[in-house]
Amino acid sequence: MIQISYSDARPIYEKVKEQLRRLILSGALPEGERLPSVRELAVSLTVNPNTIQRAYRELETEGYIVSIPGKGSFVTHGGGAKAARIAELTETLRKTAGELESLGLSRDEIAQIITEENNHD
Amino acid sequence: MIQISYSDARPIYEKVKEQLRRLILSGALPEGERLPSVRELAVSLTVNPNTIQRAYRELETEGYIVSIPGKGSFVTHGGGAKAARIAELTETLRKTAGELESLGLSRDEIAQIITEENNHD
DNA sequence: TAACTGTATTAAACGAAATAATACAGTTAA
DNA sequence: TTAACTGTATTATTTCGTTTAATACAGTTA
Repeated sequence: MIQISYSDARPIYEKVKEQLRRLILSGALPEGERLPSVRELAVSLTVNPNTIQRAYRELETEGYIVSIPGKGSFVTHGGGAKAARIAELTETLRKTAGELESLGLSRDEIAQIITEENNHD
Repeated sequence: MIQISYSDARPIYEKVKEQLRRLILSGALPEGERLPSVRELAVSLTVNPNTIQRAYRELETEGYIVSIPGKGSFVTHGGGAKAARIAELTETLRKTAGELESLGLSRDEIAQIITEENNHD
């Protein structure tokens, strides 16, 4: 379900967060779906439970999941989280485009990078 | 000339690098310009000389400056560095746009974010 | 009741970043 | 030539965030 890349220097809890966020936003983990328990996922990733606990806690703060003591952690409907993520990405897009513009590219040239075919991973 | 933000958790040497890169690519520091010496900048930022040394070493590796023992560090013509930076930013742009697309925005909508007026910082 | 949930806390280990203190060789100007 | 500057290198120490570790507690479920 999740795997952590070692060629990536970021903290483990960040990688777990990102992968879960991706699964939730893509719909692979639908609303109401139960996530593996903190201990389960920790064993499966050979990682300390506290590390998973931190990832879950932050995902809950950001509105992606809700954790219920005794029951488990569940995917929320994610409406707010999705909107927030789009806002984040839009901001990143603007900043990146702004720097490209300051390096001499026109806005149309930059927009074209996106419109082109065979893009996006 | 340079100041380091404390509301930014990244390493000091990274912030110094980024600001110098920006000054060089924008032309504020023209080709041939001499940078402050390692010790000077360290004093001016109240930071350890080794930290500045690291920033300068990496900037040299990336082609932005050249350091000459006994003389100082100087801005290069930066052609290669500029092209490399554009490639970096283009990649970031594509990835960001790709994720926005997977969240339901069309490529045209994304391109429009860039074309819009009143953007870019 | 037993085994599972999330949560909380404290201590220790680890590693990257940063500091500190030197040292050395080349350059430059008095 | 000497003094003061330059970049560079090295080693030790400190600091701090991440991670591990070991527990503990309360709620849920079969």
